[in-house]
Amino acid sequence: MSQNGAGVDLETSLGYLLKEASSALRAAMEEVLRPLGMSVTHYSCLELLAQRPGLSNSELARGAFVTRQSMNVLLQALERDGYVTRPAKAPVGKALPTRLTPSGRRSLGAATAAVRSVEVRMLAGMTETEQAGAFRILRSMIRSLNDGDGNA
Amino acid sequence: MSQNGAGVDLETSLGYLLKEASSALRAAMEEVLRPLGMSVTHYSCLELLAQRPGLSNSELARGAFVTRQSMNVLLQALERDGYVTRPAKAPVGKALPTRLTPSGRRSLGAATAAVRSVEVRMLAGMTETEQAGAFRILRSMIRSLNDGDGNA
DNA sequence: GACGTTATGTCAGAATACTGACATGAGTCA
DNA sequence: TGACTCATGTCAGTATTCTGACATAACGTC
Repeated sequence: MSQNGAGVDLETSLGYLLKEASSALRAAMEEVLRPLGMSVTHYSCLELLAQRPGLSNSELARGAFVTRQSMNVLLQALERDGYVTRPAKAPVGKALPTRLTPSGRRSLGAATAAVRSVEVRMLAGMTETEQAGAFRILRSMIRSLNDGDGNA
Repeated sequence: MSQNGAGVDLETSLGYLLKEASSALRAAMEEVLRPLGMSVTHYSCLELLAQRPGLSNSELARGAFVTRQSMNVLLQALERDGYVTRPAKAPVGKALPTRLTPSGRRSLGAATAAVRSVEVRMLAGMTETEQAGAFRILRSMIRSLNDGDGNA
């Protein structure tokens, strides 16, 4: 394997490895969330609302790394099923602050436990120091990537 | 921010950070690949074929982290447009070994340069030691996640 | 006040990826 | 040989996400 050095070399590419890790994490999360009838984006939305009540659709979209159009589709379903509430009229601007209902909070409970177990499993065998290093390194990557985004 | 310790705590969650980094990388890749009329999966497929000629549809799917059904749709388009070739009959089993055409190789050239620049940008400000650490940590995460996949 | 910029919510359509299902070929084992 | 398991390619339908576009509200500058 890896008999030429012409390309990006998938065996040693940190980008490829990052994608692989993210893919494995997503698969593991989907596996534990499926029995609860919940997708990863679905869970992310609820978790965001639990930690930061009153987030708008656009803010939730940014937090869950999807477009605001996609998040809007999800929010409409969650609202219809009684997991979240949004005021009919914006208190300021156009942003509609969203909040969990008791039903939404209850639904989130089991999901949070399941997801936490996945995260614990992911960090198994890593020391505190290594986890801190991982945190710093990922932050560095994110910052470097976002720096040269659309501007100079 | 982070006013309760009940949830996963997005501010300190390595899982969330991993998703954020992967999302940033994907966005950056899409940005540079779009002018070339190529998606990330599209590029991944071509790059895989360049480094490991003769990969089957299912193998390409695993390498690009999509289902074999999704990869098949892509492969049919790539074959129709003359970027890859597949034998009409499988030399052994059902697997059809896929290969890049000169046109496919040419198309990949510019994309590889663009993607490499993104990866270089991502690693900017990281020492060799840090990159090696990142590699080891990501590998550890992947292994831990895949260990308890479907079995015990 | 008038204007331009930015951010937001929303609608519509297209692209992409997924799940489910089926038939086929190879390998294993009795 | 026959039955079983597994991996593969493929078809069909569904679900999810995206891009493009529009109207509206807040902010800044003139």
